[in-house]
Amino acid sequence: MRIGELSERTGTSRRLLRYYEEQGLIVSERCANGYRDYDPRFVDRVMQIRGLLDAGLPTRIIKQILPCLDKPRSIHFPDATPEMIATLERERDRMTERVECLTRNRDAIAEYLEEVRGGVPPVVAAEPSATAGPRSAD
Amino acid sequence: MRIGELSERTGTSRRLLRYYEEQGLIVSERCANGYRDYDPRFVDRVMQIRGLLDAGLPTRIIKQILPCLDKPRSIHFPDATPEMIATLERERDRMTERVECLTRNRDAIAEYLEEVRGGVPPVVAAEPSATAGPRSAD
DNA sequence: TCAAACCCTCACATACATGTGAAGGTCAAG
DNA sequence: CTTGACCTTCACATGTATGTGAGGGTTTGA
Repeated sequence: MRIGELSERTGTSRRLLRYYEEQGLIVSERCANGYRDYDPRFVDRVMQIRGLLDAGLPTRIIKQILPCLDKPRSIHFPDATPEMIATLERERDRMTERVECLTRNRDAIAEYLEEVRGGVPPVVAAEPSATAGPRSAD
Repeated sequence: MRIGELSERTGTSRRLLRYYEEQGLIVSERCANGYRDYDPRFVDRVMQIRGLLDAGLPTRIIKQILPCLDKPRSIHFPDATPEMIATLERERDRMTERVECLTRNRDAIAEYLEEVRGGVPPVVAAEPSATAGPRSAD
C-alpha cells in the first residue's frame, strides 16, 4: 500500500510516517516512480510505535526494542551484544515502573469517579433522581 | 524544606521544580526572604508528577487529575463539573491503553531476554560453553 | 569582612514529536 | 491535454519538557 492508505489505516499523518522512516522505525519499498510501498504488516507496526510513543518512549529506544519483538526475530541471538541486553533489561524495568505508576494513578482516578457518581453525594444533591450515569431509572 | 533539599530528595532539578510550580502542579510557601518553602509531602508529590510525565502525560492533564488523587480530596464532589468527569474518564481509559501497550511490549522484551540468555540457541551456537555472551567468530 | 553556598527571576537554548506549506513529479479520468 | 488526487523532498514553525547561564540578593562560617 502507499503512504496515504497506511496513513488512513493507522490514523497517522504522512509526515509522521516519513519521520518514523527517517528515524529507522519503519522501512518502505519504493515503486518505480519513487512512491513508498508498504507491506500490510506495517499497519500493526505503526500502531505499536504510536502506542509506545504515547507511553513516553523515545524513538531511539523504540528503534532498539522493535526488532526483538517480531515473531520471526529480525535480531537473532548471536546479534545480541551485551550492551543490547543491558539496554533491554533497563527498558523492561522502566516499562514496569511506568505500568505501576499508571496503574496506581488510574485506579485512584477510577475510585474518585466511583465516589463522585454512584457514591453517596455527601452533603449536596439530596435527590436520588434518575440522573448521573450507569444506573438507569429504577 | 527549601528547593535545594526537595531537588535532592526527588532527583529533580531546581529548574524543573520551578517549572512545575509555574504549571500549577505544585505550590510553595515563601519565606520572608522570598525563598520557596516546601511541605515534606511534596517529595511524594513530585515523584508522582515525574512518573506521570515519564509515562507520557502532559502537565496540563496531570494538573487536572492530581487534585482528585489526594487522600483528603482537594476537589470535592460538588466541584466536579461534567466536563471534569468526562476528562477523567477519558484519561483513565487512555491510561489503561498505555498500561496494556506497555505490558504487552514489556512481556515481549522479557520473553526475548529469556530466550537469548538461558534459552536454547536454536540453530547456531552448538557449543554449550559457560559464556552465554556474543559468540566469537566461528 | 569576605567567600561560599544557597536562593531569586529572566531569558535564551535544545531535543523531540509534530504541523504546515512550497515546489514539483505521476497518474487516472474527463 | 488538462485537472485533481496522489506522491516526492525540503524547510521552516510550534509546543513541551528540559538545560544553562547571567545578574543579583541572603545567609553562614572563617
